[in-house]
Amino acid sequence: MHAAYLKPVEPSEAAIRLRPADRRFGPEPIRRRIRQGQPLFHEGDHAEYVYRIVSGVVRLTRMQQDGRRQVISFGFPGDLVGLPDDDRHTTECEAITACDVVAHRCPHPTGSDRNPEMQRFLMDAALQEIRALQDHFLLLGRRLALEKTAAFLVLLLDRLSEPLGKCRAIRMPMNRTDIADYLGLTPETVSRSFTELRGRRALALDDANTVIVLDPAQLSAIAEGGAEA
Amino acid sequence: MHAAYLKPVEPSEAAIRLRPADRRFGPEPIRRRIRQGQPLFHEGDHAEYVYRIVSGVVRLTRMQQDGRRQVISFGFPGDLVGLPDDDRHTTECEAITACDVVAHRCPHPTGSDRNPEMQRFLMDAALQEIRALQDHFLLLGRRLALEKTAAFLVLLLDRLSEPLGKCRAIRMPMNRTDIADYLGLTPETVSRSFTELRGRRALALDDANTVIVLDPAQLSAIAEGGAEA
DNA sequence: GCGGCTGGTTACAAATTGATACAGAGACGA
DNA sequence: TCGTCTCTGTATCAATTTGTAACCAGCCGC
Repeated sequence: MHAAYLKPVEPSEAAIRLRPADRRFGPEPIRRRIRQGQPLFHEGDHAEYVYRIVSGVVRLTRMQQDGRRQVISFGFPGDLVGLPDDDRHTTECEAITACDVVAHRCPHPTGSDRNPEMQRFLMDAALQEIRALQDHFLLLGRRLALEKTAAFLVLLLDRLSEPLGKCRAIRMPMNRTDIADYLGLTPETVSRSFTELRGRRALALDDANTVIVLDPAQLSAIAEGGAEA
Repeated sequence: MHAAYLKPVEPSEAAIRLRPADRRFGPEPIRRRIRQGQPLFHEGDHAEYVYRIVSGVVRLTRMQQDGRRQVISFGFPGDLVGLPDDDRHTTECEAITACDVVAHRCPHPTGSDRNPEMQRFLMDAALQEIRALQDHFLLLGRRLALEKTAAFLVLLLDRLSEPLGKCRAIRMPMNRTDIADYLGLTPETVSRSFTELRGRRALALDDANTVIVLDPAQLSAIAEGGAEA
């Protein structure tokens, strides 16, 4: 099978443009293009900017002392990443595709800078972030690897899918190890889960990174605990 | 063994008092006493207040459609709980001990209310909450049940322990099911992990809810991946 | 005191996941 | 075009966790 019939994952048409909300406060938002594999910031860095993802996908991770890695979240277009705590970034952040971002200077979000628009903007983003992290807990807390994987795909279906004939297709920019570290599994188990979902005709794999969702209802059912069926 | 030698878990001496930060903004903080087992709010409730825990412990949970429950976090004295998203609470919140709380009216934290002190206060709390949730991910992502359990106890040691002779003791207000739903395990596995930690002389169980930490260094080592030793 | 109820612990079997090894596909540069 | 490298998929085996059930202790009401 080939991916030739699918649109490219790079949203090349999505011009780099400021959202209305990005114009409202200063000093001056800075557009940046990040190449694939390049870091936006590191854990512990002084937090000079927060970033809105315009196009592309970033990966937010925390490292353990023993070398294990936890993927905290993925940043998709529209997301704001890099909210600091105590003026420092709390995660690593790396572009897993080429990205266009808008960098907003972030002068002490809890400090004396009294730009109400900026405050409201950051607060809004923080509260949404909290809810998103809580949602991620429901993912990690699921029992079976198959349920976690299905729930992850339901998430991607919402954020990152494109129509393809009567179905929807997901071009996944993250590799199996990223998914495993996001779900608390090993890459092998993720691979097994994809194979199982393909066997159940819930999806097809056009290539390793291209999921065609054949039966979204079944996928949701598995994600919500009906894996034994 | 008996718990007679330990101080009571209810901090009866800790008078209900406003923290300095609680005085700075209005309209008027309201002191409330919550009885054990009573809810502070439910998921989806209109978020009228945020609550600072003065004494006692609350449990924040999200329910799944299939009836499974995820414990998102526990609220200990000093914590602020109830930050809304889109003006609604995003979790259930229940007092697992009797609690004293200070309720702050929370008029549209992202809205037009322009109380800078309140804004800063909420922003600070939100950023700390994000970091705490990220820390929880590292807990859930750990491989072994023994590591998760040890890491959980290290957390409690920091937030909820009292001196007891040369050691420290933890009076745990949550039951095994709460811990299991927090760590993504079953209650049986949590119980087995406690037994294993007792067998390694890392801790003693004065009763089921009273942990005496005998070897905090070993506990930390297990929590950080040295479970096989 | 008795019986039921709840929560915790333990034992054993079953299921799931992790570890290890290896083969195949694709990307990349020489 | 050929190696080499990385990533993915698969198989096998070992380790861990879960499910199930039983048992125990404490608590409460009768």
